Amino acid sequence: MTRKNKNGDNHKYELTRDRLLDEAEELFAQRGYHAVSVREITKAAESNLAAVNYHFGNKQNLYLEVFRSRWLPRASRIQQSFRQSLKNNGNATPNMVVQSFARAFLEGPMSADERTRHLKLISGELVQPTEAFELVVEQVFRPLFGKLLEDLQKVMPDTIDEKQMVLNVFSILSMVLYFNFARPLISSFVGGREGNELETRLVDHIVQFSLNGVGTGK
Amino acid sequence: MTRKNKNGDNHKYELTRDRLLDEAEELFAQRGYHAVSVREITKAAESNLAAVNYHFGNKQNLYLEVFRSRWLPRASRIQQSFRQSLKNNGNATPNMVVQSFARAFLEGPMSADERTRHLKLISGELVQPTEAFELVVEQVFRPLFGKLLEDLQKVMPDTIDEKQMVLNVFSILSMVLYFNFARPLISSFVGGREGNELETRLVDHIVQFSLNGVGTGK
DNA sequence: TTGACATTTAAACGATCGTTTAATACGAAC
DNA sequence: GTTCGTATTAAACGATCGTTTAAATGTCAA
Repeated sequence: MTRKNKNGDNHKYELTRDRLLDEAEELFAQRGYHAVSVREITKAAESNLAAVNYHFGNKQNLYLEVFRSRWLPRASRIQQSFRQSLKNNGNATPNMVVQSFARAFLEGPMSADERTRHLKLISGELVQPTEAFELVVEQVFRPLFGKLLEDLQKVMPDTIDEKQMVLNVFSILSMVLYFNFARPLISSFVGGREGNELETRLVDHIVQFSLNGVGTGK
Repeated sequence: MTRKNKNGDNHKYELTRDRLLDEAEELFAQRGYHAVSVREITKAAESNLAAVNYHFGNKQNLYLEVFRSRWLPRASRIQQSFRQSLKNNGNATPNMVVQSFARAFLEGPMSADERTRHLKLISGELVQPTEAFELVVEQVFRPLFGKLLEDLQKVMPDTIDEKQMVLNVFSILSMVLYFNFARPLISSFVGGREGNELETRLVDHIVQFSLNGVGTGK
């Protein structure tokens, strides 16, 4: 049930099932579904090879469960962060909506590592979609877009096309995703300064570029 | 050497080596390196299983050769298309540079299928980089950025930061890549109309969003 | 026609894959 | 202490993986 207490590991008392989900998510995010073996996952989780099949049936279902019990809740937290940010700033302007949306993904309620994991998983699904992609589209993307368009329609001049707005939102998402996995490349061009200085600059850029992009910039 | 003429296939007389590169590129682009087996590639190319190892040494080197002899030349054609477009429109403005750059990727000198293949391959490398990524960075990305910044510096007011401009270019690239593999998803939101109507709309959107984004839009 | 070299072929190699099995260990309930 | 359901373990399964081998075939100049 719990990991053998043979060392001072920080998740010593986590259930095997949870350790498998944690390690699987990290490995799948880093290298993709097919490049990671069940043996590697169970070894990282310090559990037996058969544990994956016992707790999840098979490898594919473990991958799906990572999305169900790890990715989806995190997506919910991002959305909550977005809506909270909107509420805090009383009178919503188009700029506020766009800015809150972008910042929720870039500075949301999670660590940098967790955000990287989160975005790498969905990036992999975008490039090589599996069953998990439908899950994400139906449970996250579609509801999110519904609400988002609602918000924007309230504060945007009604001369703006709804379909135009969908494309705007996708453009913002594209930058969030792209800059996440292209960060090493970007820093090799822009010059990687110390700490999170580049990080801050990227966030500012994406927000400003998005605001200009949707035509409501300063 | 040439394919057995047992049917009317359109590349009946292509060399085995070339057929392997063609089919490998298509399969790698569709499903990624690890999800495609050597047996599948050689079967698609109607050649023997050992052909990959005979002509390329091993699977990994076939993958690299796809980038060397297929991807890189195509990237060159895109750049030529970009520079030709700039030349044709005499007096370069910031808008012209941005617009030509975006359109070179979206409506460049290749078929829609070829463009999809091209962008899916590089997307895969961005999400899960291999040795091929260094190849692309050194031989395409770095020279491209050098020239591009040169061009932009000539026509942009020098109040614009160079590093700022790098981020702008990355933003444009992010949309080009993202909209390519997210097109099915987007059309399910925007509504997939007949033929290339969506295509045209996407191109217009990206160009306009980019122009606004860099702060020179109409 | 012959000899030399390039290519293709069928078969097999060892390694690793995801999955299954059957035995064992464990803990709570009685 | 015995029983029962849950969890873990070591070992093995068949399938498929990338790669290698050695023989067969094709090509073409001498």
